[in-house]
Amino acid sequence: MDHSDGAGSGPSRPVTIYDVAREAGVATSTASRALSNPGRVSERTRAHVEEVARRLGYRPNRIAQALPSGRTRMLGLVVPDIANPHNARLIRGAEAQAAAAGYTLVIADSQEQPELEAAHVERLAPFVDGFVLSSRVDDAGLHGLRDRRPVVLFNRTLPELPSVCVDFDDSGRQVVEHLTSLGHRTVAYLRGPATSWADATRRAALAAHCRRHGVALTLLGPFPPTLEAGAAAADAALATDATAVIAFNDLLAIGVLQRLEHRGVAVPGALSVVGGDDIFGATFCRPPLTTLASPADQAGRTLVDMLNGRIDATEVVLPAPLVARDSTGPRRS
Amino acid sequence: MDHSDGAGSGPSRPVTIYDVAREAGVATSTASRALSNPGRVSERTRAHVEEVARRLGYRPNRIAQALPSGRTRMLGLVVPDIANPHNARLIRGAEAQAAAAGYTLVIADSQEQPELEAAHVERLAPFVDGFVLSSRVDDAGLHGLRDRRPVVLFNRTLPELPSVCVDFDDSGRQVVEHLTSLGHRTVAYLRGPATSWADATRRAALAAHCRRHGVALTLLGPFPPTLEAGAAAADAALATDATAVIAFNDLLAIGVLQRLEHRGVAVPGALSVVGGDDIFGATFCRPPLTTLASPADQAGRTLVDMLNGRIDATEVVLPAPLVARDSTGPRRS
DNA sequence: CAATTCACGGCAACCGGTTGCCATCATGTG
DNA sequence: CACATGATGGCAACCGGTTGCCGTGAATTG
Repeated sequence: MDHSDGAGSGPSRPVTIYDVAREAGVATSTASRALSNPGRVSERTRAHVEEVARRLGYRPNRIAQALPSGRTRMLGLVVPDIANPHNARLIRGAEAQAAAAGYTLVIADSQEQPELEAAHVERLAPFVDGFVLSSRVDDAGLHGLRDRRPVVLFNRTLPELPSVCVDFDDSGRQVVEHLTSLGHRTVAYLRGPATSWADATRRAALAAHCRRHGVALTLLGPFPPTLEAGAAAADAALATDATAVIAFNDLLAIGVLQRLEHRGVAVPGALSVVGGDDIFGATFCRPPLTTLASPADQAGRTLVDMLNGRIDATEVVLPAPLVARDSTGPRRS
Repeated sequence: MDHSDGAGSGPSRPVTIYDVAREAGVATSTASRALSNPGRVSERTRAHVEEVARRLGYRPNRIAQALPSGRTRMLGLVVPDIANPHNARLIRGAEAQAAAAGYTLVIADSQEQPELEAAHVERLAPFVDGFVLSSRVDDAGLHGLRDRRPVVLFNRTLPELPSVCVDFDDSGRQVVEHLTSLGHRTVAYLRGPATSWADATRRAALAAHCRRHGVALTLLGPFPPTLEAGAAAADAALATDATAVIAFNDLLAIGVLQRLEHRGVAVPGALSVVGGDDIFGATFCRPPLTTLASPADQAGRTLVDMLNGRIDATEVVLPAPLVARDSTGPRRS
């Protein structure tokens, strides 16, 4: 009577629904229904079974529950880089919404490697009811997955798969207009991973808006979207005649800032720098980074809602406003 | 014959081991053994069953496999703040080692809330074979969990539970000696969460070493270990006569730096600042942060090894070397 | 060549739930 | 009072694997 689990004998095999049924004097089917399908039994029986279950410390075996239905009430979220604070916001948003819907979110990190992402998905698939992917896998791979489990995509579109994307076109417009208003006419784009749909899309949007505004755009990279890669990216940018650079994301942009400082290049005096995502760090790097904010938390919530069918839109586009800080300024004379 | 899964009729029910057995002309038990207990059947049979399984595109239902054994080959990792880059390193290390041992790591974020942590553990427990916890739950809660699933702890010790901890005592010594060598005699410690064992331990170590060196130590807080809390923490520190402050972690320390700059307090000229963890950001904040590095990736690897019984030590202590950068300097005159 | 041993394959039970279908009993209705 | 109806509970099959135990036939040994 003094500890809550089993009689004090041995390692106390967990309480099953059979134990509950026997103790309550009903059939297992009745016990099952009393606990998980309450409308199906009388109130008296339900209360009784419930009381016995509580007294015995019964916990349904979730694996056994999942076997017939195939549903586990778990959702998988795979991000390309868990160390990127941007993804932390995505995770937070997704987790909150999943929890609200009674789902558990399991998170995996693919470290920018499509193979690792595929391996994670493969492993998780049997245990989750669906996936939110910030994916680096190619289209064919995603299609193959789709008929195993429902999938929704972050910052990627693919026919027949629901997605939530940042508004790359409008953010491209904003940044190009921002830079032209500061007098810039030659701009370099520091590419992200070659497998990133977001990179390809942002690149295309920039190209279009640069053309429209008579700005010369140089493409550099691809670079890994990391702080460390910023050094090479900065050097590559300095080798061009660009007076402003736009980086794939803030990680890369901050790495660029560090390298520029190290090489004695004034920002924004000699070179303006724009990042993307507005992560932790963008406010306290030197100088504070002008960047295209990404509403990752909202994206996370929306993605989970889509996966659960609470939103029937298939392509949601979220605004990515330019946040102008001190890393952009008038073109050098 | 043209697509790999089922005959083209309908949504193609997944291939079960029964299908494989029938197609191979053997009993299900034989098929099962051929695939998962190869020593038990003849090489000829094994090869044949395997070939049929491959041809049919058979994938074992992992939930069904887990039901009898209760083992899923998944491990749970719960961290207090997934947005803290320090935890990203823990995750990376743990994931690498888990993958190497054939386990899948599922990650959850408790957002510094013991209740949320408990909820995550509760939900994940049925699906994982063990937990790595960077826990904020109290001792009783952890003990209750232990007899459900194996548990190992990061930066926390508890009798009968294996753990990996940073060497708080030695790191306390290093930082106190560093500060005394710079002439500091009055130091403030900016506490982390009240529920953090690491905070309590670091605090005690600092107190001991300060006493030994004749340094006056003021305790301030507790504060949430976030950038945002740095403002209040900085203000609290400035209200004392401390010439140096040690923050619970880098997030808090960087927040302090931001506030000090905003208030026009020179670092380290007027106040020295020390952080903890050596996260992303510690190198590029202003000034670069002196901090106590934490080998979180190694901790992650070791924790998973312990959980898998590949290490039989029960208390591993990892060094946390002081990394002196520019946020500490001689005491103001 | 007969006896012993062992490799191999199969039957059936089991893991812990859920659920379709049927039996029963109480209630309402003609 | 007889009959239709609906609420309730129970039997048994099923989800998809694994495994203990047994039977069979071939290989080994005396």
